[in-house]
Amino acid sequence: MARATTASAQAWTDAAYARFQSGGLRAVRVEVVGRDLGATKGSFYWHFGNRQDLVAAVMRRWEAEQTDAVIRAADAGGDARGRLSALFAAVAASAPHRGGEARLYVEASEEGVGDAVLRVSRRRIDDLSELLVQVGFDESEAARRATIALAAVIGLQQLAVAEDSSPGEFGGAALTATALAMTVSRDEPTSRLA
Amino acid sequence: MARATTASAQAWTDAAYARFQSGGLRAVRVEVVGRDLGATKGSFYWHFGNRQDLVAAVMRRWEAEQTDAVIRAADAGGDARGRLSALFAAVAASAPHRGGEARLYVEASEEGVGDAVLRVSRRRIDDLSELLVQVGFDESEAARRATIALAAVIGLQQLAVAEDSSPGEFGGAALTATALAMTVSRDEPTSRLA
DNA sequence: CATGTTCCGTACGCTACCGTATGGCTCACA
DNA sequence: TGTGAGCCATACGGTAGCGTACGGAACATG
Repeated sequence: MARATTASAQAWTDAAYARFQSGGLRAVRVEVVGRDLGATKGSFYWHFGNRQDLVAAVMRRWEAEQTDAVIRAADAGGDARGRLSALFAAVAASAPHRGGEARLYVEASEEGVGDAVLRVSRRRIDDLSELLVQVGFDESEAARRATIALAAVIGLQQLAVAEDSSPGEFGGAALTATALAMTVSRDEPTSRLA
Repeated sequence: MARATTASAQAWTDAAYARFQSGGLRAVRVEVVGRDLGATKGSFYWHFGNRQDLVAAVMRRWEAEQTDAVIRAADAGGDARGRLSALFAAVAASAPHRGGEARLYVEASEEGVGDAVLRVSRRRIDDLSELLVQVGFDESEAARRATIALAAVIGLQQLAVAEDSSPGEFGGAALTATALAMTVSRDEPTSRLA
């Protein structure tokens, strides 16, 4: 049986995923992951064809986890507004654990896995969009607002990474609340001030 | 006169900046920039101490240009609302030319130039924040909204990069208009739907 | 014309990667 | 017990970077 999913292949993927989470795809180096594992390239190239296969495995796992997370977020009971605030809170809470994802948008195209990133992004937009429709926005406005909201989350990640893991000027709960408010609020009819 | 700013040093910085604009700091490689220039490392290491010096020069230039851009944007006449929409439109229009900046947030910490990125980010937030105050928000709310708005712009850049320079699902004018609306709109008093 | 300074090309060493070749260990099983 | 398959370590070749050593060209200037 050639190159089945043996325990070792799984171990390689696990270790690679750990590297990815902290340093992005760029940190998924076969010799480095091998050292984490106490193994050498001899093992790696028996289980995988090349580094791209490992990166692809990492991305499959990432996509699956993100999909699961979305499903769990949608499972949270309550009305649409409650689900919205729960979703924003969950995103804010999980921000520190997504250092790898911050690097993903740029790396995706270079590593040839841009499609997975786009699928996950569109899925996130679609799910958020659906909630916004339930709150009263029409489809296209909801889609636009969902896109902007996702972009805001991604941008905050970027700023946090640039800050280099300091306390977190860009990670507070107040920002999350503001982002939610901006996402669900409509223009007020009478504009104050010119 | 040791290592003055000769024409060649300027040429190295120019060529490095061009590389940065298209491929980020990661694309600023001594030998590659040298090839662009028809020169070799012998020249480089006469004018610069090491690669970090070149990266620092690129960042100085980037920071100066961004500051200039902010000043020009503020110069645009009109009331606060007009300046806001002009600002959003200008940002959207310049998006295609900022492929290097998209990579900057992640690279900044790795290359040790995170401070420049943070200065520019804070400056952008401050300027936008001031406009939002003029439109009627209190200081802290304006600051939060400005942060989210900047994050949204950054996030759209990230999504566009992940898309790998395809037509541009994340670059339309409709999104820009929505982002502006979300930034300046307050909660409507009566919430429709539960 | 001699000499020193400025500037730069070439050659080298070093590290970190990827991928390949090859030999050898271990275990199932005939 | 012998043998083949599965698994892996070691060693090697190759590329892309950074930084250094060194020699030499060009030019000014005494």
